[in-house]
Amino acid sequence: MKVTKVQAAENRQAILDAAARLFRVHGFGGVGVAEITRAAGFTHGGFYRHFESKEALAAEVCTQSFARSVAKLETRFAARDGDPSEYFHQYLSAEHVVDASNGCPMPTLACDGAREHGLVPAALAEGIGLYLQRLAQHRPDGSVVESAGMLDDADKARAIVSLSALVGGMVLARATHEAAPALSDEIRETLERELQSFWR
Amino acid sequence: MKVTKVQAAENRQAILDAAARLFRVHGFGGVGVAEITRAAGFTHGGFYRHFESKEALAAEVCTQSFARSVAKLETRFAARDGDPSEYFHQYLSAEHVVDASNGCPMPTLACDGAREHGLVPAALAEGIGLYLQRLAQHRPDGSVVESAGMLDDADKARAIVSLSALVGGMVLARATHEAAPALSDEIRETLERELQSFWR
DNA sequence: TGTACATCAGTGAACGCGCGTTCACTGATGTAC
DNA sequence: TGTACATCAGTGAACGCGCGTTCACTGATGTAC
Repeated sequence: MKVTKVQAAENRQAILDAAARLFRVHGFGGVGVAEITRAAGFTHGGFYRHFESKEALAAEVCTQSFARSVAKLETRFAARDGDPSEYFHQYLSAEHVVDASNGCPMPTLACDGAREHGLVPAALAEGIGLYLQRLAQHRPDGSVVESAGMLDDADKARAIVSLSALVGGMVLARATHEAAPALSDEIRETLERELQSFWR
Repeated sequence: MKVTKVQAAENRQAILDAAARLFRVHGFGGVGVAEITRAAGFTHGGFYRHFESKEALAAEVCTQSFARSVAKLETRFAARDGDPSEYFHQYLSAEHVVDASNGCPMPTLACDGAREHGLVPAALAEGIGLYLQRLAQHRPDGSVVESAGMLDDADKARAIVSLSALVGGMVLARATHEAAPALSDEIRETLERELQSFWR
């Protein structure tokens, strides 16, 4: 049962979307090709008409996830006219701790991907570089640096420190969420407050 | 072939040590019971004389790893009379990026464990709470707060921000190490510099 | 535009493999006498 | 202290299961005429 080219492209994207969700929640190794294709509404046999391997899928998921994540970053800075408060608030929300399925790819995919070799870390490095650059372009005064070439050391340092704290904070808040929810909340709330004042 | 009680205890610890190494490098799901026992010098059949399940082993690995990690933290602060510079330098070293096998459990075990339920996140929450508390007891002036009850909000906030940045920085530095080593180094070096000045 | 046929997205069975766990067995240890 | 025996750490085969990947097949799509 062949399918129109448009439909096939939509189905391929459905597999990518299902994988993006499942990989974040269960890790690359924690979910199989069969489960992914089933979640997308298909059987596993057709998977290899769309992707060369599970690894190739994982790499493409990383690329797409970072592209969306960067778009989200821009939306949230734009929501407060360049002020980072909405960005920090959303990133460090209780919802983001509980539901990784549509969250930042760094505390999930990048953690797993740090152990991989080949396509996945290549996609991650690209994504992380882009994300850091875009974050660096937002200055505490609300202005946006036009091009990456105009970034100074303080911009880059601010982005690295902020993103590291957000990613690490999310890892720690998630790891403590089940057994020590009060600590998990304290980590989130403290980080939001401290990052706000760091950006003054 | 039974073995002396002392020998059996040593063998059990050898399994824990091998698992601590392998789980950090490959993740909980990325290494099997057979590989762990083989690395410890045994066959897999005897594993269940020492541990109730792979999950129970993982939880005990987490507990031991955090205990050792806290000890390391104290040693490094002590190395510079309470100054954090040696601690930051070691944590953010190129060696720590390349070799996770004996490194901090948070960018490895806590990342994996955030997806688990039961014994593992319980052990992680305990370990993270202890680690944060001990870190908070070290003040920028080099003094050490005697008891956890005497910590003020600034101490707790400093520990949360610093640890989050270290953990997130290690995740990002590892994820970019293979495909973008210059970015990986920039993340490490920037964070070390910024954390030093944050502790002034 | 209508027809004949090649293409190929999707199906479902099958492959070899490694997983966590169980179990009958071995033989040195530790203990009861 | 010496002996007989129960204990149990460690072995290696076996279990059912799910993994990533392959493949013959189906039948609607897209194309050549």
